[in-house]
Amino acid sequence: MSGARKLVPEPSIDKPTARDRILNVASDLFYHQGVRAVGIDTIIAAAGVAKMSLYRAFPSKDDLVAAYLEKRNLEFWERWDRTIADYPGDPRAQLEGLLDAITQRTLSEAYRGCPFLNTATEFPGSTLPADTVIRAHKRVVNERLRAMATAVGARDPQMLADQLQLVIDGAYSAGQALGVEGPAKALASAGRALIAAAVDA
Amino acid sequence: MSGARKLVPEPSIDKPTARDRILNVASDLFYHQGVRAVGIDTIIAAAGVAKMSLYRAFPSKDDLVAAYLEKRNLEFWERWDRTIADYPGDPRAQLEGLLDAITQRTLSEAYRGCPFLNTATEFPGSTLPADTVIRAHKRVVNERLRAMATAVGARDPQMLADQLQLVIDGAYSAGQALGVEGPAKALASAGRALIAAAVDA
DNA sequence: AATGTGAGAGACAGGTCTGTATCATGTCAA
DNA sequence: TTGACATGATACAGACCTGTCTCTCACATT
Repeated sequence: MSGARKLVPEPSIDKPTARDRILNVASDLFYHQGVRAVGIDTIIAAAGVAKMSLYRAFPSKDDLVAAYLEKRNLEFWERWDRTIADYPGDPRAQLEGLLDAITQRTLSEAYRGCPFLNTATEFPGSTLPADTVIRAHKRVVNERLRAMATAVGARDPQMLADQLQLVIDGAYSAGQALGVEGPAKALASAGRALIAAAVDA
Repeated sequence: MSGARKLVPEPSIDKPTARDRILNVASDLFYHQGVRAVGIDTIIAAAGVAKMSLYRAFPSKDDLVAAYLEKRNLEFWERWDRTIADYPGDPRAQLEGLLDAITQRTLSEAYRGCPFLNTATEFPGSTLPADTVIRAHKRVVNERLRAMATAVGARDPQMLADQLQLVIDGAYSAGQALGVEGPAKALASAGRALIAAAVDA
């Protein structure tokens, strides 16, 4: 089995490998300053890493961007699952809990918007590896929302899912561009009103 | 009065000046490909203009970007006013007409999102001249929405304005990133549900 | 001790970007 | 005709970007 470690370097307990440091630093910088604004040199300097270490781990910057988004995707679903785990067996409370958690996040200091929407904005109409990650992420969000909309008894679960995704994406954008002053704080009330309208008679 | 033409070159009926061609081309390219993705050389080539003509009209690219957003801002309010003029004296129909018009726009082929949010995303946390235009635009949208929310008799006009701005910005983002398949098509129904919840007993 | 490997340091190539400087041209008016 | 003015064409400077190449070192396993 020792050979397997060479083929697939799994997350080890040892001190973080160069690849991990690069990805962590890139995730921070890409998210807070934008992908186009952050160059390779900035990343390797912040990670304390040689340039060749980056290009050995990631064939190109595009691949590093895709890895960044995959990492963000994982973290997103960890937060999601942690939130709904707080309300077992109560789909409506789960939905509202998600809305509250997202609201809080979008109003926090360092919030810089949805990394997927942001990257899509930075590379419009592209066919980069990142694009696949972005579309897959948004599709799964829609599916999960639709499943929850069904669980709460919405008359038209697909429509409620679309509506909720709309206010959530709106909160992402508004939180980023306008901060606490902006309309992002209305996410929780808007979501609740949409759920109520879709469920109650 | 002939001296005034030299000081302030007003929009003339003559053949478009170099400045106009530059701004029109820049508006198209910046919007569809992104500000960072479009260089000065691309703009002057597409406008059929000398580089010095650009820098004579705009001190720097940052100023050109600000002018681009100011142009988009003007066009935005022209569309807005044209839409609400279709329903004189009926604020609720005006609001719903706006939602429908925006929906249609976000689902059109060439739609590439909100130019203000997009530019804010491309230059996070900046203090560029463009930033002033962006924040002013979103603030005025919120004010106009609040006035209309008051007119339709919302119990909490500020909250309804925030909620509507949220779904609108969400439709902008979703229309851009996901296209017709995405949730942007739910804008009209979401907006109507929010208005109804805010107005009706 | 020997060997293999992950990784740091730094130079370099080729391209693109913004912004400047210089010179030529075309047009309109006095 | 002469002069003013807007504009075109082009070269250039200096910075930055991605990606490659080479040399070196530290360490771990055998």
